[in-house]
Amino acid sequence: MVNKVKFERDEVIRTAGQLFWQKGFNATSTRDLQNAINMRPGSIYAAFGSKEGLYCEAIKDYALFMQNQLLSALNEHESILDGLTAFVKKVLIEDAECAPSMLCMLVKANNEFTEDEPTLKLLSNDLANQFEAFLTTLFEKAQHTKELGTKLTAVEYARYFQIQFTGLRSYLNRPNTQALADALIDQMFLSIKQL
Amino acid sequence: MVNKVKFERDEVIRTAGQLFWQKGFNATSTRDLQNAINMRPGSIYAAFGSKEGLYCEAIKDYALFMQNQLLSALNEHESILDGLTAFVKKVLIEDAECAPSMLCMLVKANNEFTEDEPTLKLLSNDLANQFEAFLTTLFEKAQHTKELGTKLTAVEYARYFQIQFTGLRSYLNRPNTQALADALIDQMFLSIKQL
DNA sequence: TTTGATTTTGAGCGACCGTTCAAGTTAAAA
DNA sequence: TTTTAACTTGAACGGTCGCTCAAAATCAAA
Repeated sequence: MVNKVKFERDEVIRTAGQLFWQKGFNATSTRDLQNAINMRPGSIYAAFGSKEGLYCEAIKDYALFMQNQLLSALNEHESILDGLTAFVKKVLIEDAECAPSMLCMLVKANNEFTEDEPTLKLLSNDLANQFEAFLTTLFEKAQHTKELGTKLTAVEYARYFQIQFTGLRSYLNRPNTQALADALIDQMFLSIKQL
Repeated sequence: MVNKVKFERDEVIRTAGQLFWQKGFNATSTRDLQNAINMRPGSIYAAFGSKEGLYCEAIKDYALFMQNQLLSALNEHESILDGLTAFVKKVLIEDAECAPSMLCMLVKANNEFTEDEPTLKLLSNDLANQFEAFLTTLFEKAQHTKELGTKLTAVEYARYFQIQFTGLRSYLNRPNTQALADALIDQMFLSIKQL
């Protein structure tokens, strides 16, 4: 090798991801990206192939980041439900102050893409399904440790959690709702426990 | 007046609305609209001023249509909660077969628009708040008739309903989830009643 | 110090965007 | 039948889009 790349790949992906997360895929222009990540078209296309390629890396990075957030919240709590609660509060209260959107980037992706963008539609769906599968194993564990009843199957709990979480984030995306976050999260877990 | 317009305004707004609902505002081009509503640019701009103007009419029409759907479901049931259940099933099961998206058009709008489109952001938010206000009066009535307890205030019930409804629609937007709709709706109202 | 593969730069391509407007068409009024 | 204001048409404008590529810059190896 006679010349090394001058940019930090992970950092570029994260910065681009923030922009994509905020504005959506279609509303983010390649000029926006050029400014945000301080790279010229040639370099971007050499490194990522296309705007779509960069977006794919960014959304995969987002999913990985979320999973790590959840894992570290679980590590800090004995109880799985406590860990999940801490995770939700971290994402919706602490991180929310500087996050580009209250909405989950995967959900935003699923909302934006139609059959016109089959690759991105498939990818965002895959990542959401992976997250659901991970949640399912969590609720299985919670049922084994008797934290949670067996009225619902683990996958049903996982579905219910996602519905609540997504609905809540969508509501908190409205202006002047941030003050309600804490109480609504408690209400969410109350309703999960007493299902 | 020496010459009348040749298009049916309401029908044009509804058709355009279906396209906007499906693809979002930014991803719907004026050429898409021209084809869908069979009008040439000059006529569209004479009638609606701009793409944004047509979108405003379309989203207001959507909100009105939803309110009418809810009102007619309420008329067909003694109980308010039964009426709400029928409304949700109508929207998520019956209408879903030919609707352009599982998601609420207002929610999609709120998700898409940033500070770059302040007019549309404000409008979609206004319409969502109006719907919340209407829901609140419904839950007040339900509390007066003892259908519902007073553990939560009416506006808290309205918020919870919207969170559930939005979260559910987002989940049902994923592929191969339609079969789950009926059970998840029952679960939703169960959790509202036992809050 | 020279070489040369690799990376970066940025002008610019063709396509499509939202929108305009002069010209053509229409039909009620004169 | 002629007039004329309202409506429709569609070519085309300036701007932005995603993306390309020839030229310049870079730096490890020779």
